[in-house]
Amino acid sequence: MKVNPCKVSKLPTIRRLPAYLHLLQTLRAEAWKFVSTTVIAETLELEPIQVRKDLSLTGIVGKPRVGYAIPALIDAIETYLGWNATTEAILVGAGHLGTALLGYKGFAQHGLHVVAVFDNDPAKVGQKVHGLTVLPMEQVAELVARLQTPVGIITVPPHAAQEAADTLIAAGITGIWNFSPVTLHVPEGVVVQNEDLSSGLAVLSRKMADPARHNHQ
Amino acid sequence: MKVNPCKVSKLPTIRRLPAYLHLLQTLRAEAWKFVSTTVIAETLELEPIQVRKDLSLTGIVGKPRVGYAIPALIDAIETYLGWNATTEAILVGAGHLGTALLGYKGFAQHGLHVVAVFDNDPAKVGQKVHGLTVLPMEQVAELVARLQTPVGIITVPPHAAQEAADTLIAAGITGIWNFSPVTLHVPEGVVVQNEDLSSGLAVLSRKMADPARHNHQ
DNA sequence: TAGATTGTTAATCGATTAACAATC
DNA sequence: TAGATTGTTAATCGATTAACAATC
Repeated sequence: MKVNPCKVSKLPTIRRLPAYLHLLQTLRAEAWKFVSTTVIAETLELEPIQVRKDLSLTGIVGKPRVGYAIPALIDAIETYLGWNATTEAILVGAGHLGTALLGYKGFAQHGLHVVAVFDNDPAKVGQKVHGLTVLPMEQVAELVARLQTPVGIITVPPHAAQEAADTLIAAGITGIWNFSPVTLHVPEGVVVQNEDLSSGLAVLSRKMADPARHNHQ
Repeated sequence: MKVNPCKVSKLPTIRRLPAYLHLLQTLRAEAWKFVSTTVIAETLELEPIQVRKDLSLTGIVGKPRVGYAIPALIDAIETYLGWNATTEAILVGAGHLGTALLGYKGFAQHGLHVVAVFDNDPAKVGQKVHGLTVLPMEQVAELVARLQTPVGIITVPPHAAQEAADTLIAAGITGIWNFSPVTLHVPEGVVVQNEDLSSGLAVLSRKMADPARHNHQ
């Protein structure tokens, strides 16, 4: 029995917003001024009505017969997602995935700025990864307290994930982006977003196994 | 107006199966023999009834008062996902993310085996990445034809994604795991699974912006 | 046996889609 | 103006949750 006090979810819509944003930025770069949901839907293989419903969540209004002003729409989505301000984050786990995420330029576009990397492997501590020196886990508390970093990214092996989360939360982190395949148990007020790649692989595997190949992306 | 010929989706369930699998493997390593949906639900922060509905998709049946036999359940999920057989894949785009995915040991557990890496950057061609030599894109066709590789992983920059997909499809690839933030246009019969990280970041951003912090993972 | 647990059938909830009036 | 497009209200669809009989 789960009591959901306020029913603001709209999760599927939120997941689609970055795709709209990316397309709009491409169109803006091509000097487009307006775009209709018909065009957006065709490009992203969605239904026009769904695009309109999605965009309305950001509060934007369009012009009948013309569509939406692209710069205003970009601004509305970025504001809604909070991506026009910088959010500082720390990353825990300087393995392959952690290193890749650090090197990924795309995050900056979404306002995410990784300011420090931690690992509890002495062999990794002190090494440079994409311009950042790997710090020992003992320094998490001091750094988060000093910089008031809100977000922690967890890219450690599964067995170390809960402990990493505990350390982050104790230090004052309130949002965790969890790339490990374990469910983190966190106190109220701490937000967790799971990004386990095996979910996606499971979907791909099933779609391919299905004799009737429908390519609903 | 979209006509869906057969309505086999169950996507949310399929997304959760890897989490069940991971937990079950942990329990098995701890010498557990049986597990109830009550225990699974508590660990994964789900509802017992949802766990039962999900597991029933794989065809497994449990024993009242006892739960499910762990080895049989693991086997049922792996079979359902096709993860007990090896699937060969090639990867296009030897950048940060591509390199990280190659180094990620987890895929082997899910039966995914990357047999070749491609890139159209001459500076990258010929270099070794996690034991594989980066090949030029011109060799995709020959290799896929020879090895009959079913899956292609796309980790190229956005502007190169559609062309990469076209090359893969022309070579005979029928499943694409797309890590770029663009919607790939593919012919019928080709399956695409999008794995754009910015969707997850969008959800995290909104959850954190929300004054009422509900941590529904 | 008693009672925990499964699995089915029905109810609820939320997301998607359809219909259509309003707009420029 | 005519007609493409928006945005609202209603209908449909699928997923989650609830109720409860069956089981060992």
